[in-house]
Amino acid sequence: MPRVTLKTIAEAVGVSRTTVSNAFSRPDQLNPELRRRILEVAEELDYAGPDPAARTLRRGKAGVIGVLLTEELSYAFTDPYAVAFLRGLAEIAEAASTSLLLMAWPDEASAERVVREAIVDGFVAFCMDEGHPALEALHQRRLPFVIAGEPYVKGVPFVGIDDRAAAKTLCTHLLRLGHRRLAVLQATHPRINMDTAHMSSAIADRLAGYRDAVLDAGLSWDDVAVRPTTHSREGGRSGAAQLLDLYPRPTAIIATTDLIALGALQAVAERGLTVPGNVSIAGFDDIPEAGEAGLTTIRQPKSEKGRTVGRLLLEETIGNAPRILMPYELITRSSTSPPPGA
Amino acid sequence: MPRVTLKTIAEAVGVSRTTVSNAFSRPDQLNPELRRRILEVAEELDYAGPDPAARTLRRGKAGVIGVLLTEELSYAFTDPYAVAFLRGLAEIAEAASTSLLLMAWPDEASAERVVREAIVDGFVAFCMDEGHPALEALHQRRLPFVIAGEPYVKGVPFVGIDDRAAAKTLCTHLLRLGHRRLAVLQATHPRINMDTAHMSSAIADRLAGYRDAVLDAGLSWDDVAVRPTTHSREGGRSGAAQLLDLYPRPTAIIATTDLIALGALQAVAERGLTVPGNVSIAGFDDIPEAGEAGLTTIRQPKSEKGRTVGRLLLEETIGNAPRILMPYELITRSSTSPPPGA
DNA sequence: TCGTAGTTCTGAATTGATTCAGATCCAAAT
DNA sequence: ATTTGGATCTGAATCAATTCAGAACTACGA
Repeated sequence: MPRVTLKTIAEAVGVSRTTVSNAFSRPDQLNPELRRRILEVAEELDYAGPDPAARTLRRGKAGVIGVLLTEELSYAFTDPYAVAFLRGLAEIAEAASTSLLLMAWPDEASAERVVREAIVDGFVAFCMDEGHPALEALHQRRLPFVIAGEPYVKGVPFVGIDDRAAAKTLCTHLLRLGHRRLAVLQATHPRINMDTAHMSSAIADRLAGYRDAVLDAGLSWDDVAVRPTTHSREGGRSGAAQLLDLYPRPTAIIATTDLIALGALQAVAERGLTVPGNVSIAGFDDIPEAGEAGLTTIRQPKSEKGRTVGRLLLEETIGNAPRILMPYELITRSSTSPPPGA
Repeated sequence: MPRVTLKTIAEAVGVSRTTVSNAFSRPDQLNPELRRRILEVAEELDYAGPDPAARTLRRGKAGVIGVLLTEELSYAFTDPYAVAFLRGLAEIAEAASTSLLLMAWPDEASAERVVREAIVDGFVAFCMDEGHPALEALHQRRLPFVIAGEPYVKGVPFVGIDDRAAAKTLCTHLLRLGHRRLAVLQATHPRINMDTAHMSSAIADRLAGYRDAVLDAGLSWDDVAVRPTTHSREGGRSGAAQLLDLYPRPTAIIATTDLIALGALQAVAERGLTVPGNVSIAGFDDIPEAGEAGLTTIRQPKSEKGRTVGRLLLEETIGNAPRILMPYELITRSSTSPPPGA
């Protein structure tokens, strides 16, 4: 049996399609009594209501913002940084009665298709890898879109922080405390079926910031041990374990993200060493767990970032493609102190 | 200037609309050389690709699952229980190249509209309040949908646990330890513009389970102090503070959720008392923080719940409307012990 | 009684694609 | 020389609504 549509009902009641449409979408345009009858018949016929796809086609507005995330969708609910960002975005979207479409693809090859088929009014790309095929597809859609965090693409509205300057601030803090033997734990994006680990642009910026500080202090960057590691607590743990085995042992370990720093804290504890007594540890992002762990870190306004992106997208004033840099802040907690013997 | 569509391109190239459509959606249906030319012209004309709304209208499939959440959308990224559930759902959706539409409405009145306008193939309602207008609208859409957690509505596929039996297990554990003076912290859903606090059906079930255990032990439910509190850490803290002031002081406090129990732990610490020395505390859900806090609780398979819901929705085998009850497990940690002096 | 205004309803055009049954054309097989 | 088959392309119908100009009717004051 064919689907029940406006037409079916119009015929059953003996009115025009227009009138039935009005009964649902513009109640003030018809006699209340007639409207009642139409709704009644619709109910009897098990009508599911005006088809949203057809409506959107005609109206040209979806009331939805598409959200693209790195690799796995479940990441949206795993990484505390992503969670905070999305919370901020959700607040703004909700107030505008706009839903969030969290987009998912099983592999890079499908990303394009998913982007092409999304029924949305705009997109936000959150911490996508530079050069991801989805970004190219995004351009093709010619809808408003904002890149959050990374990568910075010329001409595309961007919301983030000055990672490089922030990283320099953090590293300078350690140098001022007197540390001279530094080590860095650097997050990598492990790509499937690729044996080279990929560094994201934000991470690259942070690394550059650490370097800036080291050079400014008149030290050599070559003396700083940089260890790549997967972006996870466990990655930080094993990476830090190796750094702690160096001789002479570094007096401070700076991670490119809090998640990794938390793993490093664990590694230190497992060695029977203490933080900051034997070694100072610093992270980046200030996720909630960082506070509990007493981690010195750079705080960036995660939820506020999400809110800013939401406003940008909803106000449609992004024609001028601004690059918005949010404020950051050095948060010093108990995981850093002057080096032992200083 | 009018929008660029398939027609515009068809005319520019001098072929039919069908052929242009095929160039995008069925590359094998036309000469590669012609396809190349069409794509080239499309690029020149700044064509944004086949309109997804039009495509969906014609095809009848959206590739999206709609997710309805209680009250605030940001809740999805706040409550660890919700986060875990959504992670599981996301895993399954992703594998099927299906996106998740997190639906948001500024107030209850808009909920209906948002549900009616969502372009999706199915819905999942996560821990919605019983009788929420969105649920009614959901029925009207006549799309597959699954209710997760609560409320249980006859005839609608359901995935959850047997809250009542689980609660009984938990309470029985405390009674076996020897506790006789119990108190309960009960979560409420505060409704806007309503002075009566609303109890969700899952919470009601848990409460009933506690009562079952108490009665089975030959005790009187009237002797158990039940304190309603908002569903938050802070609510648990202030609620517990009051229970601790009772004389004689309860030897065990059972909360209806972990979040509240965590607040209770804090209240005990603020009083200068110890857990479980002076008072035992138990929660419900086993959110990650519960493990860290050493909280005795009921573990329910949060992510697995999400996965089950996802499979149900994607396999479309939900015609028979099953009620799926997942396994739960009593997790005893350091927050419970025999009462003082036992 | 006529003009005007307001309410209620309709018809046809429009939104942007996909689908499917055929029309063409060319080469290979009979 | 005719048939067959495949590849390539087209026209018209279809998907399910919304929109807008205008028709029909009623009511009201002049």
